[in-house]
Amino acid sequence: MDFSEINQLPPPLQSAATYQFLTKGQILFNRNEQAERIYAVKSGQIRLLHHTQTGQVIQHYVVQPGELCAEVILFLDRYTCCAIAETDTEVVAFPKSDFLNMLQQNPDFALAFMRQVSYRLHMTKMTVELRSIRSATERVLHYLQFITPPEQGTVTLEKPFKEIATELGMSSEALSRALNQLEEQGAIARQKRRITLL
Amino acid sequence: MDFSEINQLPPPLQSAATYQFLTKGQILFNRNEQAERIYAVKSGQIRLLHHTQTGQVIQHYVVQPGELCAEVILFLDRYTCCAIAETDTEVVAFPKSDFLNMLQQNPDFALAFMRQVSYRLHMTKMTVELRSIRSATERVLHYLQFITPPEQGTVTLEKPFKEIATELGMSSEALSRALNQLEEQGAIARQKRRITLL
DNA sequence: CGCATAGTTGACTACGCTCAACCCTGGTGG
DNA sequence: CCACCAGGGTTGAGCGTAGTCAACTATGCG
Repeated sequence: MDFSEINQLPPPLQSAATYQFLTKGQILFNRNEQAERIYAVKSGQIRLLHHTQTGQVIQHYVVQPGELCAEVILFLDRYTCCAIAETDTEVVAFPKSDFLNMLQQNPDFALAFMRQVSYRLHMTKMTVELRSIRSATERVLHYLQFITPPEQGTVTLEKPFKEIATELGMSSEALSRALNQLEEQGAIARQKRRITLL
Repeated sequence: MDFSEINQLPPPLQSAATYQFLTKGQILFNRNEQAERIYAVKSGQIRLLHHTQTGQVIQHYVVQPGELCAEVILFLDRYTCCAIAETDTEVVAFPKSDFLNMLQQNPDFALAFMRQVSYRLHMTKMTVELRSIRSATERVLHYLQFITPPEQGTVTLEKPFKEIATELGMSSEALSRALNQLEEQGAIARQKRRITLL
C-alpha cells in the first residue's frame, strides 16, 4: 500500500489528510516537538537525522515516496529525531488519532502499516550492524554485500563517494583506501564505480 | 499485552502455540534459517546478535519476558540474525500463518503488536544513534542520558561494566576511562556505580 | 586469610581522521 | 584543437583515540 496515495486509503482517513509542501532543506519536524501528526511522503525525500550535543550529525534513513515518516511516534508523544526535506518534497499529514482509529477499524490498512514498520525495523537493524562494525574495510564490504543484488554479484555506485562515506559514517579518504584494500585482498574487483564481489 | 501469556491471547492462537525450553547458551534460531515461527519470551532472556565474517559479534538487543522475538520475520522468509538464550529460557512459539491471521482478525491484538514493533523500532533507532557516535566518551554520556530517568538525573549502573561496555560496543577499559574523563570534564558526578548527570 | 572477580591504570599499537598535495576526467572558451 | 579550470577521487604524512595486553587495586566470599 502506498500511504501517500490518498484515494487508495480508507475514506475516513482521506478526509482527515492534508497536504504539505516543503522546499529543499525545510524542516518537517524537530526532535522533542509535540507529535500530533504522522506523515507520508508523496514526492521528494525526507531525511531523518539527529544532532548530538557536540554537533555530530547522525543519519537515520531517508524516507522515499509512498513510505511513512516517523512511524514510531504513533505510540510516543514527542518526535525523537529531526526530519528535513532532502529536495523539494510533498507530504501528506494525518492526525495521529485518525490514523490510530483507522488501524483499529481496517485490518488491511493495519496490515500494510505493520508490513511497513517491520520493514523499517529490519532496515534499521541492518543499519545497526553496519554502524557497529569498527573496521572501515569490513564496514565497506558489508555495505557492498548489502546493496548488491543477490544473483548478479555486481553493483555500480551511483552516488558520489563523499555521500556514501557519510552514509557509512567514515571519511571519503577512508572509503577510498578501504576499496583499495578490498581489491588487494581479492574480496572485490573494481573498474571505476563498478564493483564485483568475489 | 503480554505475548507470552497464552491464556490472555485470542483462543485460536492459544491452540496454535507451543512451548519450548532452552538452556543457557542454546540457540533458538540462526541467521538465514527458514523462518516458520515467531516467538515470545515467557521467562529468561533471548539475545539477538550477528556474527560478521571476521568474527566480530554485533549485539542487537535482548528480548525480555513478555516481548516478541524477531518480529520482522513475519514479513520475511529467513531470520536475519541469531537468537541465543542468555539464561535458561522458556519461549512460546507461534506458526507465522496463525499469527498473521490473528493480526487481521483481532484489532486489539494487532494494535498490541504494532505498539510492540514500534517500540522496538524506536529502541533500535536509539541504538543506531549510540553506535554512530565515534567518540567513546560522548557515547558513554549519550548512554547515561538515555538510561537516566528524566526527573531525578541519577542512575545506578546495575550491570557489570564489562556488559555495559559490550552493549556500547567498546572495551571495558575504554568505558572506565570515559567515565573518568566525564567526571574530570564535570559532565557527571560519580560515587562507585551511582552516576549523577550535571 | 587467601582467592576470585570486577574495575582501574599504564604502555604500546593500530586504525581512521584531518589536512594537504596530487591526479584524472569532463566541460568551457579562446 | 588545445589550454585551462573545476570537481571528484586518490595518495601521503602526522596526529589522536580506542583496542589490546598486562599489571595492579579493590571488593566480596569461602
